[in-house]
Formats: sequence, structure tokens, C-alpha cells
Amino acid sequence: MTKNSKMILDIVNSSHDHPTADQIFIRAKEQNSKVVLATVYNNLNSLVKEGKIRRIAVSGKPDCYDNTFRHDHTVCVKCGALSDIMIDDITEEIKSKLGDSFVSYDLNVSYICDECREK
Amino acid sequence: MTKNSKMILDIVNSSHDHPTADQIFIRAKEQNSKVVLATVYNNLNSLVKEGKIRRIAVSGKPDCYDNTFRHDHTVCVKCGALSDIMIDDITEEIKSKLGDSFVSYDLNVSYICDECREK
DNA sequence: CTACGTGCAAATACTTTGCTGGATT
DNA sequence: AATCCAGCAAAGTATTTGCACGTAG
Repeated sequence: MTKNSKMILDIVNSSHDHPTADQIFIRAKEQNSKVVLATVYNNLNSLVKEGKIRRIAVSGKPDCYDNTFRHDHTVCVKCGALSDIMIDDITEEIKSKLGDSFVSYDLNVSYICDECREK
Repeated sequence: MTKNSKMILDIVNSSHDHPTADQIFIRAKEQNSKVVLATVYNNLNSLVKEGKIRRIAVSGKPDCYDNTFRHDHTVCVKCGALSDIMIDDITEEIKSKLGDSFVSYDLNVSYICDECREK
């Protein structure tokens, strides 16, 4: 585990706002003026592959990164804001359909956030 | 509803392989030699906005499009293959947490498909 | 005759890759 | 000395946008 890799893992784990690669890059530069965006991408890819962080795909936005604590996400259909939500774990139900080949699941809920709803 | 828009909707609804914009473009050209990729993208965006089709975001792959029949998806973590799966509808549970602002949800299950598992 | 969809080309956004040099073991 | 990571620049892929024209209401 290299210095950059550890730094990026820490940034993801200590950020609660689902940062994109670019935002992680900016935060990394505050700590290490030399890191470059490609390195951030490379490390994020490794960390995802190792299962140390989670990648969230939202169409129309760059990928976001998150810790691996079990939880789900909401996406506002108007402004794209991403938040956490906790829905009961459905791993067992999925496993009963898929068997051992199951790896994980992602649940993204579309909704209209409070700010957008006011309008 | 224009001719292109109708054609693209038909392609999505009659395809059961979750085509990307590019694949839809190729199929569209088989029917209408003049359509252009940007028009396909524009129409897909409109159709998604109108709720007539569904967009599936999978990180590392281009967005895929699907009909709006309620079902969920599996993604092979090795080869990226996308398939359908039917998990019990959890709309009610989500609504009980989110209330009326709920719009829809997407459930993507990561697993290892049979072909990749052999290796 | 007005509005809107389309073709086209170019621009933008996001992400990956190849190469080289340096750090770490 | 060998390996692997990082910096850098460039390429690659996906998607959007601006403009001008044509068609349909």
C-alpha cells in the first residue's frame, strides 16, 4: 500500500459527500502538491478492485466514490444530489435467486430532494 | 412524437439485450440510412425524460437502455455482461422511508456469470 | 411563417494508456 | 539491481452542443 493509495483511501473514507475523482484529486493536492489526476484514477481503480472502496455510477455525472459501509443511495432527478439512505439488506433474497455467484448489489433510489421540490 | 423518436423507442422496446446508444444507432441505420448518432442521443434523452424508456448506468461502460417493465439487472464483474433478474418489488419499503418524493429505484446486482466462472 | 427535429461538425467531459524516471525493497 | 508507482502528456471513448436547413403544423 503506497502513500498515494493510502491517502486516497483516507480521503474517500473521511468524505461523506460521495466525491468524484476530480474532487478527490483536489483534496489530495491539498496534502501532496505533486499528485496528478491520472494517479488518482489509477489508485481509485485499484482500491475498487481490492474492495476497499465502492464506486457509484450515476448516468450523466462522473463516477463517485464511497466507503464500503453497507448502505444505499438516493439521487435527486432534478439536481443530481447524491445522499445516503438505509434500506433493509436484501442480500439473502438475491442469493436465493443467484446462488454463490453473487458478489454485491447497488440500490439507487431516484427522488426529488427538498430544495428542488420547493420550486 | 417524431419518426426517429418512434423508431428509437421501438428499437429499445424490441431489443432484449440492453443496447447502448451506439448499438441503437446501428440498428436505426438499418431502417433509416440518414439518422445520425447525435440524433439518437438526443432522442434517447427525451425518451428517458418522458419516462418511456429506462437508462442503466454501469461504470466503465456506456449507458444502456431498456424497456420500463419492472425488473432488475445483474452485471458480471468480470466481463460486464448485463442481464435481467426479478427481485421482489421494494417500492413500498422505500416509500415508507422517503415519502412522496420517491420516483423510482434501480437495483443492480454484481455477480460472476457462468462463462467467467468456468475460468 | 414558426417551431422544432435533424444532420453535421466540433467541442466537452471523463477516463485510460504509454512512457520515463525515481523510490523502495 | 529489479520492481513497481508516480508524473506527465497524449490518446481514447462517450456524450453534448451550436448552427443552418428543411419539414410539418
